[in-house]
Amino acid sequence: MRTTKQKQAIETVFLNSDRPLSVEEVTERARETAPSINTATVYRNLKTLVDSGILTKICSGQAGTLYEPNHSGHHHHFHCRTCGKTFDLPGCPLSVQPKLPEGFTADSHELFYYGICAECARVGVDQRVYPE
Amino acid sequence: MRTTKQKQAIETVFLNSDRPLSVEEVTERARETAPSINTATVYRNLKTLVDSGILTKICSGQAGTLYEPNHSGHHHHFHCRTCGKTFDLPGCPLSVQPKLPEGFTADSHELFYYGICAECARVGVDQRVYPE
DNA sequence: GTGTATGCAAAGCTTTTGCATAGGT
DNA sequence: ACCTATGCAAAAGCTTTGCATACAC
Repeated sequence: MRTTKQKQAIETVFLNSDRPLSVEEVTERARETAPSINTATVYRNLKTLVDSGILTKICSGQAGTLYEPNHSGHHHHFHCRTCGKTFDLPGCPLSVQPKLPEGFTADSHELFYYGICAECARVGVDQRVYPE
Repeated sequence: MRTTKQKQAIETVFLNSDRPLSVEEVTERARETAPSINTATVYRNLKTLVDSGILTKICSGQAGTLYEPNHSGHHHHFHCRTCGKTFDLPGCPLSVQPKLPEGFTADSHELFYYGICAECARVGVDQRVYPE
């Protein structure tokens, strides 16, 4: 595995982010360091990083597909309907062994909250739907 | 809004299903009644039914995009990694007011469990990944 | 007869893949 | 010098849209 400017740019993007990012966000931010970086390269690197356990891919109906570092432990997410950003929530409100129908066994779960984040509530731009 | 064979076929599909269905499943089953039905028609009708509150669209990273009748009340879903089917789970293990960071307000949430369903556990086809 | 819903085909998006080559080792 | 990772372009899903026409009313 070779050290390229593109690969380093992508890793830096995640080091400098405190929330999960979309492919588009990753590409935009990576271009600040590696201006020529191509979408295909971003996808290829994200896939490699997920396969090697460095990143995790998360997905919800409203938040879409996002990537985040895998080191943060078990936690869940909050998607703001106003600014469209997704945030990490510390901890997990669920018991390890949920009540499931007879014979069903769960080994993992994914939980998304939807609502308004602190920043959007403060600014009061209720009418705004998604960034800028 | 006109009553067409295609529209009725789609509604019947959901009346006869006990679990959320993918667009592909809806199309296949609707063709049993309306053989000529087209994918575009399926999408258009699903959109209309969702907009009018009859269906709900759900989505997760592993289960993909699914539709189900909206009358079932608040509940969550279980996705079987072996057969690929998604099932309804009765009830909700979460409190209405979760602990969120200062200033955040949630109005809804979405929860997916992942694991093995009763049927797949019984049959023991652990190696199988997705139907048939 | 009028006008909406459908089928078909084309086009949008997002993501993946083939291939030549730039660049890391 | 070798060979991997990149850029570009094409292609492969999935979903939406334009347009002529079938068909519900």
